[in-house]
Amino acid sequence: MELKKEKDLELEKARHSLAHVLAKALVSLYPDTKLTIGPAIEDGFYYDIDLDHSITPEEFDKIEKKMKEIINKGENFVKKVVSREEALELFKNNPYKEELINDLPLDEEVSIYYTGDDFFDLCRGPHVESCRNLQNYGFKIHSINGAYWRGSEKNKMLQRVYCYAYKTKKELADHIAMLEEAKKRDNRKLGKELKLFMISPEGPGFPFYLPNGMIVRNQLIDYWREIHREAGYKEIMTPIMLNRHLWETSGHWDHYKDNMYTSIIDDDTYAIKPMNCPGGVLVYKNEPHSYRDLPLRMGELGLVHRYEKSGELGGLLRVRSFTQDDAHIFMTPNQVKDEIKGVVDLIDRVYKVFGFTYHAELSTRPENSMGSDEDWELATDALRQALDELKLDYIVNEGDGAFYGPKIDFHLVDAIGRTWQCGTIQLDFQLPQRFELEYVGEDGEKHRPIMIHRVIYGSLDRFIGLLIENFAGAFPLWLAPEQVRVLSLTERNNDYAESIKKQLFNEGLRVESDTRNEKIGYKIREALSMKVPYLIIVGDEEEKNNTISIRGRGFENKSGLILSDFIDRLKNEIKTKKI
RNA sequence: GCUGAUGUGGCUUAGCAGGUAAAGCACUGCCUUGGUAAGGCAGAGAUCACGGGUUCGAGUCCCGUCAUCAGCUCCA
Repeated sequence: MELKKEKDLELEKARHSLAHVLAKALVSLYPDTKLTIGPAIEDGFYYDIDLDHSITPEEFDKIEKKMKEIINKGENFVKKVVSREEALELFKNNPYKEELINDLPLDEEVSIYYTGDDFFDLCRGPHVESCRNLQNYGFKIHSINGAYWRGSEKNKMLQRVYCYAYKTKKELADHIAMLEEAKKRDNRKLGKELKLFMISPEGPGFPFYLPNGMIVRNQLIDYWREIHREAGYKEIMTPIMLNRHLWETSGHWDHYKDNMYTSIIDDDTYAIKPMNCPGGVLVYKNEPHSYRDLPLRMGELGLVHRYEKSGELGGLLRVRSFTQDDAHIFMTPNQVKDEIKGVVDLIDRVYKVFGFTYHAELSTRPENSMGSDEDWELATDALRQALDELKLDYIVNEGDGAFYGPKIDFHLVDAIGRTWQCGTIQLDFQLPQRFELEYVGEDGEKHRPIMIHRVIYGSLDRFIGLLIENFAGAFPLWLAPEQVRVLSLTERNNDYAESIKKQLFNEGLRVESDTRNEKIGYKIREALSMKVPYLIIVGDEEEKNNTISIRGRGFENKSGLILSDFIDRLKNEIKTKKI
């Protein structure tokens, strides 16, 4: 079902009214301020202004104080409908407002809102009645950033003042506390602390995987291979560089050559692959196909490189080289819907294993796209039908599809609530045409297959980044880099500790021992801060009775356990991928 | 790429009227052999991101470069 976002209208109205209060404060403090727009957003509101003076965070207090002054005056918000000409006259010194007025549909009334006699702003409303209605609200200016006028990098960059706003001061405090808490799970911070990955200035956006991160990554890959084998996929690997001719044929050269890394070999230009699909297509073309081969599902863990602008990089969530858990499915037209459903189902299953909640988005035909209207309509309908038949909720992004076809994206949320595209299913009528792919049908004639591009994790790198944040670094046992640590109480118990480690190791568990000359509290502290799921603690007592004591997440101490029982328990927990 | 901020030993940070670097953790050694989140002592470790400039003197001021962070733009 197509979703429309639900809104708390009262809160939104108040936030927008507070944006006017902010505007009034800014104009009174900085008379040269040119106001543009100031909408309510997820956690408050912002106002974009054009002002030569760069506002600094030190000035936030002053602005907030001014806002409080304005609110405490208790002035009313008063609407006044004006003619287009009057409006243009009122805002004749503000080219932004003039542009907005001129862009209003001719049949729409133009209105301004007064806040007191000395301030008005172009606005369709609605607003709260009076500033008195805002007195209980908690708000806090939290950042000042650049933002392009009307969201286009061709336009002037304005200053955007961001402000949190909630119905009560308590709700505001809670929100701020939540963000503070969220910072602790940041993939960059935990990646460093838990020694999962690093990014070096020698390669901005090109992540290095450290031994711990490599274990998580390989576990994800093992799981991926297992479920894809079950779902009837074959796995291939295609070259990291291919010549320019290929990228011209695929259309990527035209659309993305500025974002591709190239090199010259024997006088021919080669590009490092930014996508795996042309490689997959060449594999398909390597031999003739019968309708009996279809659907043909070919997976590839493909390392791709894309030039992302420097300001767009961030931890593992936005990088310049990443591994897509890609697959291309070649099929007949009447297999399309089932294949899409199969993939959606696979994504849903996988995300549940990690305890992720997600939302889906359907993106339709963009402006600079290839292909006929009929193909696009057909492809978009197929995706929509699959979503509807699976009763999955989704939002629609008009014009947001890939240049070769519409897509369904699956988005996950990071620690501070930003959403990231991970899984995606893209229908493609273009590549099969451009590469003249064929199969022989039941009728003995040649037909053109339809192609799906799809990823489940999206990029392993981004997915790992989100996993780190989702679990706050405390991975479930099957993913944990170190699953068990054996701690000896005194040096007398070191041999016993080592023998236990050996037995766990021989059972295939990832186990380490800590036999250093340190107090047990110290060793425990260190193991817990590294988020090791299970600790085994052995002293004279355990050694005498040939038992172990354990400590894990959610419980402090269980003693007198038999090692083999514990091993069974661990194996079961790993097998079921318990979270 | 754009706007703004930041950049001090492995990590987290202090030092900001400019006078040649401070602490905790981690590390090494010694003492301690201790039952569930930090035992004690000692030691080693930094050309203060890089390159210029101002100054008798720069981690501290100015300019440039690089990187990081937030947001914008972009994301096949």
